[in-house]
Amino acid sequence: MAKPGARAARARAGQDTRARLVEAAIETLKAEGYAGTSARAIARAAGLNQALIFYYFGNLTGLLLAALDETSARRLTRYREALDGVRGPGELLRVARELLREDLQSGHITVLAEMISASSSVPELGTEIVARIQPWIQVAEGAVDRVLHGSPLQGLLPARDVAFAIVALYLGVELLTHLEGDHARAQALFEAAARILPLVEPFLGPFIREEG
Amino acid sequence: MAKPGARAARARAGQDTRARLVEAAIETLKAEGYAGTSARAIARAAGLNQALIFYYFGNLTGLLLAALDETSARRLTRYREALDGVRGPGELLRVARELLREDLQSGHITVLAEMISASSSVPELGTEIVARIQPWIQVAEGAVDRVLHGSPLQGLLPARDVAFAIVALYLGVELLTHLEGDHARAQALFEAAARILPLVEPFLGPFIREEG
DNA sequence: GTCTATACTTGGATAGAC
DNA sequence: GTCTATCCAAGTATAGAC
Repeated sequence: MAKPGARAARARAGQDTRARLVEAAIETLKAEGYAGTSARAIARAAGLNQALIFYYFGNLTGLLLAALDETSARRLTRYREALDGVRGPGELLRVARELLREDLQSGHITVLAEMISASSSVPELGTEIVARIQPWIQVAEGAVDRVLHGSPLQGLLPARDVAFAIVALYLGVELLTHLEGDHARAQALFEAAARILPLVEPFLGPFIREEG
Repeated sequence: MAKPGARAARARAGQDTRARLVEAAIETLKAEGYAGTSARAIARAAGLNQALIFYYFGNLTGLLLAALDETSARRLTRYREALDGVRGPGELLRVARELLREDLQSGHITVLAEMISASSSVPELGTEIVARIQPWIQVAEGAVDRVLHGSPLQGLLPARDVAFAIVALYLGVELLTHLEGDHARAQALFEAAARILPLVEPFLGPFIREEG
């Protein structure tokens, strides 16, 4: 036990390096897409040596999955917190709009979309990505469940299917928005939804008119 | 003009080779995704030499865009034909369901989705892909327009925004379906939509009850 | 734990024979 | 018009010094 704390210091440095690599991987995925996210590109963004990726994560795929886990966990926390306080369909719409706006701006869905489409080419990625999508469908399902609860639509619209559709829609909107570079189109969708909400409200649950 | 037709024969052979490369590129994109679609992989699928890709298309991107054009043109024809005969929302739903089923099975949207997500990494691809998406949004817009025409929703729901959402949804469903390998989930969406259609019909246009 | 150096592989693209 | 052979760049991954 001479030099107490030296081992701990090294461990701390290791954790820090690890985190910097994950962060750099996230940023590179956002900026360059999957094909542009090479070990070299990530190391450059992190200001670290390329070999460290293999030291910490075994291979590039390991780091990429860790990056997806990290950004996914952050966003899931934010989603759960924001959706928890929702008290009706109108508010749900406003919250969902704000969340998507954040995602498009921060690039979170970009990371997800890039990994999903990459899994077409990298077989080993498939099951890993599938597992990482499930929590997202569940979060959406929970929100849908709350708004549909007690409404005449409840029996007609399985929350699980609607949740699947919502996640799919978010993914597609991200792909197209990123491509066209026009964030306004996504926002226009929410404006349209807000305009028809009054017509749909009679079919919705006990939350009706909660917001005057 | 000795050996009449020899030049024409060569030209025919050239056209044939060109077409075989395009077809092989489409198949490889479907089966292997963008990252797996190398010049060598395409040539192998076509049973042709790798150098021919550069002879006919200049570079790999050229061939990939030609492949997207080809499969897109085929599907657009099919979409226009199928949507042309649609006489109401119920029928639209059935036709849209059948079209999506075909797309998922044939892999057409796969090609589109792969090219879209690849354009994140390949800057030169961006504007080319944007241009190739527009006809799809227009086809969707036309169909939406026809169903909304004369209905109270017409002023509330801009057809252009709804069309954008539909294309985004199709893209997202393709990504998730391809990932999870479960075609039934997409079909369940249409079943849910069909169940709530009676509730929505009063808000729709002059097509109401055409299939009573 | 981090670096340099390098082995090995794959892939885009071209030259030149046929 | 099609092929073989090859060049070159970029990427993953590892060995070994520090």
